[in-house]
Amino acid sequence: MDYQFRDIEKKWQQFWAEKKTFKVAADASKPKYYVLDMFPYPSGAGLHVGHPLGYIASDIFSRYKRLKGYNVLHPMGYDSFGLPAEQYAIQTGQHPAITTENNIATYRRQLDQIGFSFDWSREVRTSDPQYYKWTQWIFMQLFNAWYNLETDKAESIDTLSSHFSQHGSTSVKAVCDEDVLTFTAAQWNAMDEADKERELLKYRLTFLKESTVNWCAALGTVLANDEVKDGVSERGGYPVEQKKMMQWSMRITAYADRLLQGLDSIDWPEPLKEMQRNWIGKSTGASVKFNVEGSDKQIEVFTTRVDTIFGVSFLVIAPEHELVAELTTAGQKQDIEDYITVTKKKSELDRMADTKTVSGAFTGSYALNPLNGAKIPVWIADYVLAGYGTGAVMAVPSGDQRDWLFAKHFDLPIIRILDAQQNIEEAADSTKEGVYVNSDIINGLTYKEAIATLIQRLEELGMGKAKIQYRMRDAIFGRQRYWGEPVPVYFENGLPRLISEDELPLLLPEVDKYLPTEDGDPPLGRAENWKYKDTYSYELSTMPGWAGSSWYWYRYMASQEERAENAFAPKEAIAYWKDVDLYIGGSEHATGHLLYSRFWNKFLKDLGYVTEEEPFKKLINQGMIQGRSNFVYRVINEDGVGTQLFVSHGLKDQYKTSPIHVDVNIVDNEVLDLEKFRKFRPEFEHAEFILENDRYICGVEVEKMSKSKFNVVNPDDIIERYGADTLRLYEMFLGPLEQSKPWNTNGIEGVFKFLRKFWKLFHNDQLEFTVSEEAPTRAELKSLHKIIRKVEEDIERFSFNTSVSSFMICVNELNELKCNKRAILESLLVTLAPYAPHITEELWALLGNEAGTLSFAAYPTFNPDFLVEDEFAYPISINGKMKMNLNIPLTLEVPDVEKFVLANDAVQKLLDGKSPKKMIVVKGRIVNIVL
RNA sequence: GCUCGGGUGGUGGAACUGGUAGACACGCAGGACUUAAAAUCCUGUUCGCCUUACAGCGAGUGCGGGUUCGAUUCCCGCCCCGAGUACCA
Repeated sequence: MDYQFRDIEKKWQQFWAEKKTFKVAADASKPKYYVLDMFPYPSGAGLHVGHPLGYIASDIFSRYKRLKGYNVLHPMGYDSFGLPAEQYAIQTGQHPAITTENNIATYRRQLDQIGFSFDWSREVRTSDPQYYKWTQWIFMQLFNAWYNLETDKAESIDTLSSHFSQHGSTSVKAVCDEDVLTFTAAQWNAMDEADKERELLKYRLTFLKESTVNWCAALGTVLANDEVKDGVSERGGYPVEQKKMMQWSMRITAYADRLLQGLDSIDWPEPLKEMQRNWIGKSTGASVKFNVEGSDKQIEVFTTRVDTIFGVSFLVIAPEHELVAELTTAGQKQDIEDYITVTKKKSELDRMADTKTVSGAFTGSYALNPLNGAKIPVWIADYVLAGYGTGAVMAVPSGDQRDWLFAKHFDLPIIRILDAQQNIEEAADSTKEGVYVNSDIINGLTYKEAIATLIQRLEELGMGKAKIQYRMRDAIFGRQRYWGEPVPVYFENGLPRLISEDELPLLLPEVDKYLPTEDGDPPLGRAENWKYKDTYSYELSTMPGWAGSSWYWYRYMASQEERAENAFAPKEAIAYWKDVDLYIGGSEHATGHLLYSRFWNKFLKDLGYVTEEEPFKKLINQGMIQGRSNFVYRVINEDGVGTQLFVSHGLKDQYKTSPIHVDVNIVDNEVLDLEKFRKFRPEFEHAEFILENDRYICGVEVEKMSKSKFNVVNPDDIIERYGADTLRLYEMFLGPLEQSKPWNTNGIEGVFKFLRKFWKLFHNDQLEFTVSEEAPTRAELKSLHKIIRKVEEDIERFSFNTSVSSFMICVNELNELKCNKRAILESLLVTLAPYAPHITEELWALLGNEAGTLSFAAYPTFNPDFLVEDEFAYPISINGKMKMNLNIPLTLEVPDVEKFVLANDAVQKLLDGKSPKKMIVVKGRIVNIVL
């Protein structure tokens, strides 16, 4: 029979599903391996050809690991809470649960067609109450915890309140709000419950905090910063105002240092780790207080260069700084107000366009250097950000370029502080070399000595201390949306209380419309009679998109049967599967999902629920698949109106044309199908063409894949035409997994042909299945063992494209050798099985093996003996230029190779009578003759 | 601006620790089979020069230098493309 991919693929997909081939269970007799894909949000558009790229790679890896004897956990699920379903609900009134359900069905159908070896019995959906029950449960654990800096981990809030009742607030080292109270044990015990609760909230790992949000009344929602452009919403262009509201927050900053340290222990792409490092933004320095002349106020600054403190010639505070009004003298009032007005306008425009301009205003006040009492003017300027550090900096023009520019512009002094500083009249010099000058107590000291001396002095004076500053902020956790997890909290006298654990899950209530209420409450405010114990108001915001995805890999560890148990995953399962060995997904989640997941994981570990400090040991980013748009060129007539004439790409410059997107599915290798084009849109029905070489060649451009650009390629179409095995191989063949690349089907024929050739190795010319039991020849064994080794090496370094090429080479070689020997083909088949599971299952069965056992067959053992050569065609180069090849026995050692080469006539001819100055011989590699 | 990727034929890409640049595939050209087409198979295909041909010569991995017997690979400087980030004190 010929290669009937449609029948074969359907048959085996059904087989795997019915026999539950890929259902796994913890098995202590086998080493575990956990391969995870970032689960998709099931959008209405379905899968396009870019989605499965990572899934195919992880599936190949999973199947390979099974062949290598591992017990492989390879699950899939859906991140099914999210905005598009809600947006659709607002427009159509359809419940997002229904939309989501339908979309999931489409995704599942599409995924099944590709032949993945997922254990679907472990599927998760974040919007499933049985799943979000545990998302809510984790929220409750966070609420019931504080971060003890003494033990450097999260602990139950009970240990904190018992500490308070025994020792008061002194000696507590915690990550907490800034406005915590100081009290004795007696004072604590005398407080009423509400006050205690209020105080504890300042320590909890999830807590209420007043935050400023981008409120869009027209859309009835809060927008993320990147959804706001030029002060209006990106979608729709509605006005956006800053609104203060109480929001749930997560104290991720408590974990800042562990999140940073942990990066060194995991095998992730360096750019990704770098992004997380920058996001966390740790800087080590000192905070220093400056007294204000004629005032009891102090200005606190953060600096990473406290050693430059004697070079400070002015302070700069952010225009939004709380002391601005107080520090402004009557004479400067106008200047300051004008400046603030300008700044405000500027931030509404594009502030980033303006990083070079120096601007600022003098407040009229002076601060005093805490170490030498020097009088330094206080300025405001928008280059100081209110949100970072203390919103105030000490300016050292000789060492910092921004300060230097500012000093030059406003004619402020530039003080030299290190003898190694050069040309400070032309630019700042931030060196730490040399010894200090003009620097009072640190004169003559080096950088290291100076820092220690100054910190000690500042601490003695009570005017400063060493400090570590992070850029990362606590994460806002509330969303004013409907389609998300309800927060398991109700309010009693304005104080948040958790519902009890046995009341979980707190179900998402029904609402009449998915819009905010008239008073601006989130959609949950519309739910009727939705009260805790019929009395107390529930929290009306829902959790953000990242909540459900911050722990889902643990839920997969629980089998279907175990999910009824009262835990997010059974202890034994967590002890067995531990962590994710390989995680594949896009780099766009670098500072969102991947950071929050690490945070929750560390928290769960602190409480003893999980065993590993880091959840994802190894991570690979798959590149994005971009769209590849095709264009036709419509000729424009003298009046500038489009005609019915279209000119081929190569001739378009001879005409006045306008490019029009054309559906990539009616273009093959840039050649337009003219008939299909006439049917593409009614207006093209009578289209005429100017051809080149009898064909219409389309133009090409790489753009995002989107419907409007007619460049979306659906995997279903590819599977229909070539089959899933071809799709799998082709997506890998396209190039390195981690590289972004445009999708084009130009090479897919080659992959399909390869599979047919592979099929034909097992068949005679009449396409009858025939394999020989003869012993293989040396050449055949060599070909086989080359591929055995190559595929092993390639898979381990995620170089899937090169193994596909190598398979092609191997099949070409065996074809040449007319090899149909079982001993060779059966082993080759196993190596190919992870890439093309359907065709190999079929042939495996035809070879007489028990159906379905291929998935757990043994990967063939590489034997290097078969690759040993006794001769090598040495490239002979002269002065590094390759001239010829010469077969030389590999038994010859270097001096003999030299003799052998020089004895050769052709070599002598190349030497042209000259005698070599030198000869380089690398055994088994190269001969280079230097003349 | 900073940080990180990346620039190799007409195209996607290969070349593992410096050692035959362009594997494999697409496309293209020519040929075989066929009444014809599709499918399949074979040959050629980096560029330039030279030659009837066999062959030969030269250049060549973004650009300019360097190290080396030898550089796509290492070093220095520059250009271009992509991603992230945005005055972080």
